[in-house]
Amino acid sequence: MGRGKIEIKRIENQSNRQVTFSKRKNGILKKAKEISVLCDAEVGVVVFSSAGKLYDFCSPKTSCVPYLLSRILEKYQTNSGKILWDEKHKSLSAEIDRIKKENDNMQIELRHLKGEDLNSLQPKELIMIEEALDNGLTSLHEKQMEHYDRLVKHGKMLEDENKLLAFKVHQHDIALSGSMRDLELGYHPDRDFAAQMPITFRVQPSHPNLQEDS
Amino acid sequence: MGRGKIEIKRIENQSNRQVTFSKRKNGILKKAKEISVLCDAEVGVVVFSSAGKLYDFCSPKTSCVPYLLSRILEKYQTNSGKILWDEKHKSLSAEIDRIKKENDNMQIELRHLKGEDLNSLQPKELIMIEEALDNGLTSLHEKQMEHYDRLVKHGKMLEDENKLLAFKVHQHDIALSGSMRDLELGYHPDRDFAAQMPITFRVQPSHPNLQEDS
DNA sequence: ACCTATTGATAATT
DNA sequence: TAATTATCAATAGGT
Repeated sequence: MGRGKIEIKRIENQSNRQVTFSKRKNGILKKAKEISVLCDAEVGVVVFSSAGKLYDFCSPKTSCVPYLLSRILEKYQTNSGKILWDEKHKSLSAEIDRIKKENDNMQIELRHLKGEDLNSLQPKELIMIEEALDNGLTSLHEKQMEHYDRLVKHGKMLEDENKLLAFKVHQHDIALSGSMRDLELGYHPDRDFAAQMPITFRVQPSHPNLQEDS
Repeated sequence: MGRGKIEIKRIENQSNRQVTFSKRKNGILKKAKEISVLCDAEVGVVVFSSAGKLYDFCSPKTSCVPYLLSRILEKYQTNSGKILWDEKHKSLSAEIDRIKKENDNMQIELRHLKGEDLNSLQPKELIMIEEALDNGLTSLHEKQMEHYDRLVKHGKMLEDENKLLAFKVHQHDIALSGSMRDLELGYHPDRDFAAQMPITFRVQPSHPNLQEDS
């Protein structure tokens, strides 16, 4: 179908080959579309240029796809399709093994730190674990100390605030009774306010910024 | 290209449709084969008749098959086909996730036992860790005590054995000098062997069955 | 299935 | 590259 008949064998001229590929590729894709419409058929076409570019066509209906797939997989079982799948499967399995091993090691370490399964260990290994435990306890105690200090500080502040509030209540009581006395005797209560307040009451009422919410 | 032009739309006549499908299907497969030969291209074609029969072509280099499949699956976005393919490594991925999570938890626990990352913990949690560490240390110290006892016992046995050997060497010396005297004076050395041996030397030389090889 | 008129595809050329 | 066109290939409809 052209200016001359051609033999079906590889076109050696690179340029001609490229042109022919482009034309025939379009032709196939067009025909695939046509048959899918005319005959209500499921068609899939994939064409790779020698440069590696992909062109494809797929008919829009999906009903037969699973069957199509199983057939294709069956047919090309021995080839790259299966191999690709196997590779993925293999890499996943390898990762599982790796993580499981990591897991086991950590589990052993954990049990050792908890004082379990010590029978198989050498005295030197026991000493190393002891050191780890000692270090852990040291850090832990530091942290507990911080918590303790913070609680104590917080408690002190609350105490101070309590005292201040108690003092204010006290003052209020005095003011009240003073007013009552004033009503009776004409006495003015504000004359020596500061002198009545103990030094420990002279703090700012404030709340420490605690990090905890428990 | 026939006795008359036809419109590209579904052929309603079942028989005509079947005939056209057969003809065009052969045409497409032929063209696919031709382009693969002429242009050295990778081509995959799958055609499903409305009766569900599959016809396909794939160029001899089959590396395109996985792409073909994935492209088809991608386009169809249908469940069944893709699920079949994915199901297996979905379960693998799930297992990986599960183990990774387990891993993370253990890692956190380990770090806590080693006194790291304690800032986020509450005082009560710190106390629980402290208890775990204390328990660990207790078990560890018991085990170390066992080792110590065994070493001491072993040392004692070695000492005893040493004494026995030393005594024997001593005896040997005496016997030697005795023999020499006998040569001179006719004296017999074996007359009171047991009386010369201190009570502490009368032990069985033996080696404890130590488990260690260090 | 086969036949063949006719259309469609495309190889060579521009 | 893209368009043209002469030629061959595919195939629609009839047998």
